[in-house]
Order: sequence, then C-alpha cells, then structure tokens
Amino acid sequence: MKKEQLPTTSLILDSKDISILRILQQNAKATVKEISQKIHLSTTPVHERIKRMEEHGVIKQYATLVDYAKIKKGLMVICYVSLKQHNKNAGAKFIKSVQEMNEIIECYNISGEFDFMLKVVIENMDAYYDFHVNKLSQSENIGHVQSVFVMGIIKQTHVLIN
Amino acid sequence: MKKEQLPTTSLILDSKDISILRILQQNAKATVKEISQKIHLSTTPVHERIKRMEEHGVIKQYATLVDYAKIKKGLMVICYVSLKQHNKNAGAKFIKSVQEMNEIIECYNISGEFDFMLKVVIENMDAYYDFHVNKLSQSENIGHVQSVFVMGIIKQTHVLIN
DNA sequence: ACTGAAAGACACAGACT
DNA sequence: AGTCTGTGTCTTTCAGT
Repeated sequence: MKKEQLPTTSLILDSKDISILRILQQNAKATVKEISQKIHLSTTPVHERIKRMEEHGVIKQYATLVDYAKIKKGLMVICYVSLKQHNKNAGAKFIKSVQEMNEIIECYNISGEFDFMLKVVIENMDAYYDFHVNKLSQSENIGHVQSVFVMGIIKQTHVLIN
Repeated sequence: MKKEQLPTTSLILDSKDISILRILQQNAKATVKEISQKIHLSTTPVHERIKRMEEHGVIKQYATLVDYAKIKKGLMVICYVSLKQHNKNAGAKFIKSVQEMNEIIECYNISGEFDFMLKVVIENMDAYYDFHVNKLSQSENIGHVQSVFVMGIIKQTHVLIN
C-alpha cells in the first residue's frame, strides 16, 4: 500500500462512507461496481470516497486473515507482564523486544497490577514453554509474568460498523 | 466471498504457499501478477494456489482494517467475566448475548478465576460505563466483571508469517 | 504442475451536468 | 456533489508443455 503523508484535516464520514466501510470491512475484494450498486451511486464517487478514506488513514490496511490453526498455530495465550523498573529506557527496551517477537501479535499498556498485556499465538504448549522460558523471560527487566490460556474462541472480529 | 463447503482433506502448504500468504497478509490487494513476479512463477499457479487456500479455509477473509480512533471509538477495554452458574444453558445464553453486542469484538473462554475475557472497543469512558451497567451487566447469570483499561497500543497485528 | 496467450471485468482518469 | 465513457491493467480460463 502507498504510504503517503496524512492530510492534517480530519475526515468527516457521512452515511455513504459508513455504508462503504461496512461492506469493505467484511470483504476487501468487493469491487467498486458492486459497492456502487448496493449504495445506489455510480462508480466514480465510490472510488473517490474510498481513496479519500485511504489517504486519511480511516482505512488502515487491506489484510488477508489466515486461520491460525491451519498454519499449525493452535494455541493462544494472554500473557501479563510487569517490569522491575519503570523508567523510560527500561520500557523502551521491552517494547523493542516485543516488536521483534513474531509470536506476539498484540501488546497493550494496561491499567492495574501488571504493566503490559500480550496476546501470543503459537504452535502448542511445548513451543509456548520454550517461548516463555527462553525468549520472553530473557528480556531484561522482566518482573512477573502471568499466563492465561485461551480454551475457546467465542467471538473474533475486527468489524465495528454493523 | 463465496461460502463453499470445505474439502475434507487438509491442505499441506509448501514454501511457495507460505510466500504467497506472507505477501497477502500484509496487502490483500496485491495483484496475482505482482505476487507471481516476487516468487518467480507465472500468474496461473499463483492464482490456483490462492484459490486452493481460500477453499480450504486457510485464507479466512479479505478484510479492510479501519482505524478505530478515526471512527470515534477511542477506548479499548479488556473485560473479565465470571458466570454465576456454569451449566450448558447458562453459558449458551451469555455467548448469544456476546454475539449481539457490537462493542465486543473478541471473546475467549479462558483458564483461571474468570470464565471469559472480552475485548471491548467503544467511544469513550461514558459510553463504556453505559455499556457496563446497562448492557453487559443486564445479561442474566453474570457473576463478577473486572475491567482493565488499555492505556496504549504497543503492537497490533494479525500477521503470523514473517 | 507449470508457461503463455487471450477474453472479459475492473480500476481509474477525463469530459461533462 | 454526481453520471457517463474510454483506456490500460488485471483476473481468470484454456490450450499446450
């Protein structure tokens, strides 16, 4: 995708933009023609609206979602981490190591007794044990780590506009 | 996207399939031509491989990812829920209500003291308070609810193949 | 399982209302 | 703001290796 500088003015989305997003969220390959028919417009304005939302960063990415289990990543673990020290430099080092670990697909700074919450997707329990002991805990400055295992996925979506 | 019955045989992915997935994960709009040049193949086999992975459910969805903050959903909350009763029927009712609440984008069955972990994305703290009191807690059979607020997003990706 | 070519559909730009 | 029309590029299929 083209990386362009984001316009400084924020984009106001009208109901037609929302309708377009509603369709695209579920199917990035929906054609402009298809969308234009659904929202009763011709292709040009639909095309322009999509381009505008891309440029303003409303549309972040066109992604292909892969079934984790089908690429042999059958285990999901929610992992809480507290740091020993909370100075800026120590935090930055931890963040850098998180970016480099591909098993970690999400990391949030959170309120409460822990500092970070991680979502880890990995092959199986053996691989997770190895990750925990030999990768995560090897990062400097790690205080406590607590793992919560995902036993079942009830709902998983990125769709916020329904 | 076409919904077809999944073939019963599981698909074995070779290194070329993985290369294709690596590209598509980051950009669903990558053209077959573009991919075929990168992996040194012509368009036909690339096209066939993609279709095969779609049919086998390895590729789950082509999604458009929207910047939550830019559609005024500025708050993310991790929410833990335990149920009062743990019989099958009570669980099913809770799961159904989760599916209906659009603010909840993820829900997992977890190990530990709580039964479920939810990820909620919502406008602001006022809206979250309203959601908590008037929607989530109104579901029958809710025992305890604990909210952890996301203060910063360090990493957020769906990409597992690097 | 791949290459190369060829048909139809699409994205995107332009002229116009 | 939007519609319509055209051009180049893409997806998709098919004969051939």
